[in-house]
Amino acid sequence: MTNPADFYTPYADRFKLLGHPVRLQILDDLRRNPECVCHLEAALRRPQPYISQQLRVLREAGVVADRKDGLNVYYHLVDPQTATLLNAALGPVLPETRNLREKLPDCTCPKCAPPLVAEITLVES
Amino acid sequence: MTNPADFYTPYADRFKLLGHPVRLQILDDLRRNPECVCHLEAALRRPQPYISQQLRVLREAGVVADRKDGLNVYYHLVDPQTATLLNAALGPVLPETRNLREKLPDCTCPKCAPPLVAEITLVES
DNA sequence: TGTGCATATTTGGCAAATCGCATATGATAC
DNA sequence: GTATCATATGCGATTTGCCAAATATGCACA
Repeated sequence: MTNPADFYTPYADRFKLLGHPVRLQILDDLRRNPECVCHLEAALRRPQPYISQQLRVLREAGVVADRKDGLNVYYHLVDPQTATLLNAALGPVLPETRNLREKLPDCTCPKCAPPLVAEITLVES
Repeated sequence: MTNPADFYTPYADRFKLLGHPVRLQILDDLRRNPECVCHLEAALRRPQPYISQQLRVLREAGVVADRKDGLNVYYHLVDPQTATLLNAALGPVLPETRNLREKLPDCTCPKCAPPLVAEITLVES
């Protein structure tokens, strides 16, 4: 006999996924813009393996997906139901923050780092 | 120095609260109608101490409140933000199920039990 | 004052989540 | 090939959550 609460388990699982401050912040970032791991690492100030672990949890739950671009891996939000919950909890994304990629000094990805310019220092020979 | 994710902790805590099938079902019941513990016990088919424990978690989080009425204790939803999340996840309450108290055969509270009528059986003496 | 009823709390064992750290993978540049 | 860079995975220790069972509280009524 199936348990009456089984109906609620998938919903509870999604809530549980959001019930973690780091994952929640990652999702709040990703709903504005796809981001690479190094960007999240810099924004959250957590070690890279830890970010990667949480991204795996989100990926295996089908909430985010990744796309390689050169050396970097960009994650983006794919689950509309999760976006709905984020809107309900955190409010809708402010239009002026959507697709706005802030430059993080600790992020080295090509979309963050300013293009390199030659820097020549003259010294006495 | 405060952690950047601290901003998200209160939101994550609320999600965590909903991230449990039994608590979620309790809240889904309570958003329709205040219910006594015995009613939830019968609806969820779980032992009474277990229901009471989950109610305590919800109560201490400020999501539900209780009101005594005679021998029974009725719980009701008090947090509008939680109601918003329930709507976003489970959909709005169908109007025809609001304030509809189903009679549960295992619930003995006065609002559930049909009023007693005399039942007289004649037997041969 | 005792007895019964509805609900609450405590305790404890076990499973799962969390998170730090070491290391592996896989692609690119040299 | 080797080195390097971004990211992923594995492992272990600690913490937290879950749930069952026993017991406690508190109130109403006789």
